[in-house]
Amino acid sequence: MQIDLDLLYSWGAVAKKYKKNEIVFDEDEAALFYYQILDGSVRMYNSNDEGKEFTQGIFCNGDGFGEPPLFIDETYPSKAITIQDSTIIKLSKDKFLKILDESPSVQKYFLILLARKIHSKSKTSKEIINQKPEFRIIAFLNSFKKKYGNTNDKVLIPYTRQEIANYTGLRVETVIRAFAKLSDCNKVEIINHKIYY
Amino acid sequence: MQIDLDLLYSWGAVAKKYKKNEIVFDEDEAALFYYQILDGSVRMYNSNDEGKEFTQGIFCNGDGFGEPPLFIDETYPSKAITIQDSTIIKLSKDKFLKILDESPSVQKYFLILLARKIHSKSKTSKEIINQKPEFRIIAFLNSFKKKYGNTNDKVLIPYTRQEIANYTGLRVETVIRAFAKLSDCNKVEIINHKIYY
DNA sequence: CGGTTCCTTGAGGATGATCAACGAGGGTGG
DNA sequence: CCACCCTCGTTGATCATCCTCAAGGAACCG
Repeated sequence: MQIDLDLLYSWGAVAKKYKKNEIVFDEDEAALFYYQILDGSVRMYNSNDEGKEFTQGIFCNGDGFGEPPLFIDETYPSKAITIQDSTIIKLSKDKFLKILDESPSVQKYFLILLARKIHSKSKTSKEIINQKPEFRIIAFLNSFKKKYGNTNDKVLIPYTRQEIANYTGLRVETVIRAFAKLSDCNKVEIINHKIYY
Repeated sequence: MQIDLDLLYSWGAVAKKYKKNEIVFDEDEAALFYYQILDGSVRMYNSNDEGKEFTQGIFCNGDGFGEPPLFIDETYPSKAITIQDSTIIKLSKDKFLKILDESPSVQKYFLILLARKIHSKSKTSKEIINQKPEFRIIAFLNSFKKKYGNTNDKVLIPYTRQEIANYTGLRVETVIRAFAKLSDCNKVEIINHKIYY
């Protein structure tokens, strides 16, 4: 689900290439563009002075990201960087808002999109506050599975332990020890250091 | 900001009275109605088996709540109860969605509303993960102040320490000790057990 | 083969949670 | 008016857990 590419281009959107680890926008920056990924992936996250990070979201092919501030004249609450070489379509804020005004179906689409994001953020906060590390990790794994085809088979989790730590607000070592426990009680399978869930 | 009352009534919305501590909807329940508070207040929260709670949001006069699941056919991620005697307007899901379809301005209003909620949830997650108890509490105080008239004067915080604990995912004792520290370094003022910020 | 990056383990420390107890204030009914 | 019982705030001691730090091993890639 995304805004139709032809529609974007017809409004003057341009595709820009980014190298891996390039900053797309920074925390507290004013929101000036709508971004949609043509190819590659982007991580939105916060970090504090001690270098601890929290990943707000990971976005891939076809996903738009960083839209909420466009609607409310707020700055970005987090920073966005590419985690691979990527191609991202940019459209200026006013044109983006114009598309919305002119197309009820696009507007409705964004309503649904935002509703979905709130729902998942609500679930995340709930898990984070309440639970032990293992629960947080399981919650992360579930959200991953939900997003990328919910098969009943075990799937390979394509994240490093550090990345999972950043996503869950834990430390690498804690994540590792939690996976050891989860593996003991057969909640996940670990084969050759690779995680299957 | 809210949906116009006459509009709601003209579509067949009804006002229902709730006693304090009555459940409006429960976690994992299907979302069937749009709710808007005429008078009173409502808390949305999660609790786990150990009785630990996390407050997703507090809503007052004029606020609507529990909308996101209406757009995406999901169940409620949290439970909602009244924290005072309240009067709440209910409108069935399909009529609510119809209003949206027929009124672009209402639809746009909700887009902005959802964007604002995402923004505040992003900020909340960020604070929660990263920071020490004092930071979480300050973040809570800030969000309170932002919502209710951002004066430069110190204002009385109308929450009990337990409520603040539930909101921040901490324990009462931790909240109390954190306030002691905050008071020491003049971040808040505590007069006769009442908190001013 | 050498250099990254990632994974793993252990020991020790910091901190928030837990438990237990008590105080202060407000409301209620006898 | 007083005794009682709420709820809320407070404190200290102890515990459990995650973080930190340090070190080394495994996998991968040019």
